Amino acid sequence: MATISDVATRAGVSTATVSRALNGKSTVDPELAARVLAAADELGYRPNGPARNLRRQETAVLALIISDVENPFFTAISRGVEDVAHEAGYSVVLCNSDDEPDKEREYVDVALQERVAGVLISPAGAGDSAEVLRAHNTPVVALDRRLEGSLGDTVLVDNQLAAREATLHLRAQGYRRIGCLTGPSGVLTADDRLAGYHDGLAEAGLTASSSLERRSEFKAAGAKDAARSLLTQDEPPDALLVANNAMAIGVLEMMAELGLRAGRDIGVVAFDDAPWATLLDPPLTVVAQPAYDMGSAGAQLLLSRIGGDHSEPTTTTLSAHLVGRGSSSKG
Amino acid sequence: MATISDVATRAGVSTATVSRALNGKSTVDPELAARVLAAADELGYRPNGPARNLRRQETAVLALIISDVENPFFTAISRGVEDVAHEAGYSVVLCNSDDEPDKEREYVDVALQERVAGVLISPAGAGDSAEVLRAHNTPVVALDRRLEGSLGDTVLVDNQLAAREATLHLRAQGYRRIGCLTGPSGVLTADDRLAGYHDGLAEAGLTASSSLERRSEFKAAGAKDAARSLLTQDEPPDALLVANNAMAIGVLEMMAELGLRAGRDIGVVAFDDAPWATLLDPPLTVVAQPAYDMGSAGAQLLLSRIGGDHSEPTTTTLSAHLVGRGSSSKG
DNA sequence: GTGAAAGCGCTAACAA
DNA sequence: TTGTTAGCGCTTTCAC
Repeated sequence: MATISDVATRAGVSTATVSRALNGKSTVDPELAARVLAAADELGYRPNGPARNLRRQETAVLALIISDVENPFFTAISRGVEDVAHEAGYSVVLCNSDDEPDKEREYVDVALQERVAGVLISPAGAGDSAEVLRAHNTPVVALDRRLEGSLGDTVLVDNQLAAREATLHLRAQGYRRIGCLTGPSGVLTADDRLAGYHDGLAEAGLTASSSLERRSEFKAAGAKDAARSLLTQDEPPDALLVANNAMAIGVLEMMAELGLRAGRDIGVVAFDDAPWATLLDPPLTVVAQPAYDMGSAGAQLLLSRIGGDHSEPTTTTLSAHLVGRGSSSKG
Repeated sequence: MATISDVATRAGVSTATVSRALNGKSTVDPELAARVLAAADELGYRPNGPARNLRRQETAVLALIISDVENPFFTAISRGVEDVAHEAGYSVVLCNSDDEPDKEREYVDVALQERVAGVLISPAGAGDSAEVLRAHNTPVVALDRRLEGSLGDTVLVDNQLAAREATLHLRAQGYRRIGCLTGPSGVLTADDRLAGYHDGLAEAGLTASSSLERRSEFKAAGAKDAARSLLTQDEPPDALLVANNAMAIGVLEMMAELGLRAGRDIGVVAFDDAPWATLLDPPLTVVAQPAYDMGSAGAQLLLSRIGGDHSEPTTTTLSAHLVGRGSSSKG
């Protein structure tokens, strides 16, 4: 592949001039610049990225470490990140941690090796993997979940408030034994949603009971089992707050198996909106999260850190909103 | 950040020995190796990726250029790619072309600059952007769609066969005016599915009619409009073959608006399975595509090209299978 | 405005 | 087995 000196030779100038002409840094004689451009074009020249990165001691690459590309919530985040990054001339490397701390560490190592300019991460469970990034002066932004310590900017959704609101909504719709199915203990979003549910119960004058609460992975399969145990007990709940979209699928599957209809038999509200939510009968009431905005806000914060902003780490809290549909209405 | 010579100094050896000890290439005295490892650990040393890549003239990175991370079909592909790549020690950079040739070119340029080891691409419309890759000796594998010319290995699904099968299935279920809603003209998958639909009609002894066919983007919004025009004409179809998942959402939305029930009023089969397909009433009959397998097969092919396999480009055709559910049954 | 030359951090001959 | 050294391709002083 053609190098900068091939271009220089062909244009009859020095490599320095080629570099200057191609990067538009310093001013170059228009005629020479034209010759350089022509030569580069004829040779199909592409600057060697690794060489440039080595010399410049920086790369225009961000790493985005999420738990699962197949989760629409995270793909929406990644869109937000990518749009902002792309706009600023940065590329984004997407990494799936599968919520496993080991895999997360591995990707953090890769990010460090490749000297990415910054990292956006939705940390898996007990993750101190961000510390090593900070130790090497790589800016980090946490998305959706908090980092241990306050090592970088954080962008969160106010899950607790949203869960409280959803619970009150169910109460207002006439449900009285409201249950909750949330994610694994120790995962911030799961715990916050449960806490908000408790807030809502208290405010509605309902008493919490562990028999109305279950935890499972943020996946359909686990949620289905949990829903069975919840719904087949002696005094089952008459409504359910479900902590994510995939879990909602498991819950609805189980309800179908048990012959229970959403809304009429069991009120249902789930986190995360989805294009198919309106196709269900009845349509699914959801808590819509601003996933795209989380991504774009996080990317913006990261870019400004990369740009040299050394002020105190910030926490941005975005709010989710309830979208009422038939699954939370008895009528 | 610590460099290889920091490690060398600390361990009291040369940089060459550090390199050898860390890469396990040549054999190093165990005692020295231990000293090197210790020194590297103490300094938190991470090899400088760009420097290594520059020196080695190669990177362990693949680029995957798809049209949309938010499309579950492509995320499944990306999982397949990533699992295989990761296993082999490669990283994957995901790029969204949004099916725009310009954006696709841009990413191809980036891939070239960064000297990625190879590229997997699901080419947008009329894409010659792969040619430039071949011109620079970067291996390319086409996924889901064919490349102009035969520039690299190709992994496809037999869409035509699958569409034919789906059409015959609808006929067997008693539908007689079967319509088809496919993607943009010029997109291989869209055209193949339409062709397969024609095959099926012919085989079932039904006559094709342009009044039963529509095209739109592979998105819900366009499909919804197309469905309206299809279903509100004088002699509307009594069944519909829909060319992808997102479009199916648009179609089902329109059917709901028109008060049409899937199965009983209009038989529906859509490409791409989805976890929510079984939650619909009636559940959606789909053509399930082996997306994960496409990704993993493509990655395997690419890796073997990177490894120096210069044999003739191959075409791998995977088959999709029909999953019959209630939306294609009158009962 | 332009060129010569140094050097980013690493690996791979080549010597010892 | 180990060290010395050259050089990957680029950008950036520093002279001119």
